[in-house]
Amino acid sequence: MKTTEKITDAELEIMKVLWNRKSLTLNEIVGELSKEEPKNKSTIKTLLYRLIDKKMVKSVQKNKKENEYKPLISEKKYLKNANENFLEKLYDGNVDHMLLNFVEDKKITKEEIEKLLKIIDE
Amino acid sequence: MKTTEKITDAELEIMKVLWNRKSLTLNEIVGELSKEEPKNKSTIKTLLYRLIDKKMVKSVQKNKKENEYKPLISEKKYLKNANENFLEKLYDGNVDHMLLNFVEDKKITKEEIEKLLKIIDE
DNA sequence: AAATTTGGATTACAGTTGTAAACTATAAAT
DNA sequence: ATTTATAGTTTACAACTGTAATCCAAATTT
Repeated sequence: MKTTEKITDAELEIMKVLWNRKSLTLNEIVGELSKEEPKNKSTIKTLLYRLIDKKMVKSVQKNKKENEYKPLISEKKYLKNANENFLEKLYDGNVDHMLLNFVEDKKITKEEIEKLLKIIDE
Repeated sequence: MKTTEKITDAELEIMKVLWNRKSLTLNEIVGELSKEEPKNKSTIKTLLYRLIDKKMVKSVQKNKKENEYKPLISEKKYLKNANENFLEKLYDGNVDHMLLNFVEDKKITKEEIEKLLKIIDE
């Protein structure tokens, strides 16, 4: 089961805006990411290039001056992989153990679980 | 909420054996870690030293020749922190979203949820 | 047409991480 | 007492990461 190529934390922030909006120019990405605190455009360029190298993002000419960047991997697929890695690394793949910890830390409440049960019985 | 100092993947493997056995000498650690595939003792030494630097492990003289290494942070506390980081980084802290993904990926089944409900009603 | 701006592309650089060798002092063996 | 082995400690080094500057070529402005 080939592991999806690793995305670093900083790169992930880029992917998140691409997943949200499907396709964006550099400036749009910078704009999105700078909503909280302004981000350096040069840094974002680098991250974008690294994602392109990793085949996570593709770059398509949009107009004379700008390219558009599009995610090549879906958020779902990425999350699936990340979930598995997390579970394996911290809980040796034991979901029960993981859930129990979340419940103990009050991250998961009874209400949440019941809600989940309902959804499963869809 | 000061974040617990970061433990890297390789360091985590060391912590895991310490958490399991409470206190071990270098050779015992190497032994534990080498059950699957042999590990380089020198590498393990480095990781141990880094953990000591980070105040995650302390070193106590055991006998004339050897020290004993003990975890300074509990597994529970580490996991709590790691859970929070994971949740925040990938799901913006939204547990429901996370759970739903695990369910979709068949990582969590209905049985598991019902088991969990029982435990909560302890 | 020349100057300026700007996105795309490359290069830089320090800190972290995985991996391991080198060095040192002392316990154990001879 | 001398040699040898080894735990403890320090140093090394390349790949990866976060951050950003520099370079280049084309579009836009003057």
